[in-house]
Amino acid sequence: MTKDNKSFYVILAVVSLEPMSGYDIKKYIEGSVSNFWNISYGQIYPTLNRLVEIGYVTYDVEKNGNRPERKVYCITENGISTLKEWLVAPVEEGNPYGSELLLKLFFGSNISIEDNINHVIRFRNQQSVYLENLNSIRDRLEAYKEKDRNMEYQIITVRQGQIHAQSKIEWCEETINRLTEIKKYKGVEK
Amino acid sequence: MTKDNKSFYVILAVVSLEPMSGYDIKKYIEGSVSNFWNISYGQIYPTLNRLVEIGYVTYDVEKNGNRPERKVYCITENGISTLKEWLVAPVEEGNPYGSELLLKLFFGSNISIEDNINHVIRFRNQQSVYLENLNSIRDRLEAYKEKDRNMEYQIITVRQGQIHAQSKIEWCEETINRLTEIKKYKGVEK
DNA sequence: TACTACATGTAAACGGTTACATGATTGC
DNA sequence: GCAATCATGTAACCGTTTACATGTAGTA
Repeated sequence: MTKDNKSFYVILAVVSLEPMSGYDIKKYIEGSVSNFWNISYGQIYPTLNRLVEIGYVTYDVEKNGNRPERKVYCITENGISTLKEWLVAPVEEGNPYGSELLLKLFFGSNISIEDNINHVIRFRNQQSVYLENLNSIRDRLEAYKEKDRNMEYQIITVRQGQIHAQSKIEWCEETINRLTEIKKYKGVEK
Repeated sequence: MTKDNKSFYVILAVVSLEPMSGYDIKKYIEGSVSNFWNISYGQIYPTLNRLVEIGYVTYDVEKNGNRPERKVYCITENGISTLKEWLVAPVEEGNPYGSELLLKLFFGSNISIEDNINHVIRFRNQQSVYLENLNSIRDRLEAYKEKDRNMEYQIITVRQGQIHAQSKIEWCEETINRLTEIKKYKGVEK
């Protein structure tokens, strides 16, 4: 509930795709965003109850003869607007791995392409600053290397950060291009 | 205590560098591994107490006149051997970000270069399998793209995974070279 | 026969952060 | 005078995982 509980919004976003049970939500997440996000039943079921309480989702009980009952959850208007609010809200800084950005992009078709592009631009800028920081750290370590051989182990981890940040920036550029392409296409379509 | 509590081992590893207080440990972590690992006092102080109980560290109270007292912790023989055991133990799979590997490498000078190289080789192999998996997922999505335009958002997140995995593999290659270089140098030295 | 898939849920434990309490010293 | 640094610690809370409980249906 605490404003930046990602699992809360992920569940809401998955249910928004189509009415689903808790079991289905787990399956869906495993087959889509599990690359950068995961969830357990211990989170799903209590969260669904909370979502019902707040009025972001409703549910119908589906009785399938002698097979177990399913509670099929469906997002409400209220739920949709809350989801969109979260999707457009800027990604909190200091999320190095960027999983929040990826989650928002995965469900990006719910908001405008511009909003998605802005997320990526912001992230790229953060990464640039971060990379420059690592560059200077590396230079410093490299200078000390002659005095202390064990510095190599430190350099290894800093190099990981550099390569990592560089690859993220590359991905950002590609993604921005990809999204602006869609924007052009959508423009022609209408 | 639960065998794979990383913070527990990080604190132990930092204290192994030189006798330090809880406050120093925090400072040290902020200035070194904070790139991929962080910690709060709420973890440090209780963990230090536990480390004393188990006998992995001891401490002396340092009185500096009217400045606050410092508890300076020092690793024991028992602590050192436990730390080394952790450092050589293979990194648990399914750690996508690889922070455990980075931690072990950062403190890699405590164990043999071969052990460090093996960690990296194992990680690289895991990443290769993972990358091939993502490649086939992407091919599948790309095929569906013509039918469903929103597939682009899914492709974006998969692309991130691909680029990410590729960069990790590159870093692994570089790191393996770096470490084998040190190995050669050490060989000549002796 | 045994395992997997379907299906919902809870309780305990764990790892971690945040906020609080306390108080001296140093530098702007 | 105020903020930052030094220094230790606790309690509450949060998000998450794991283990458990319960039971049916289909498949190897």
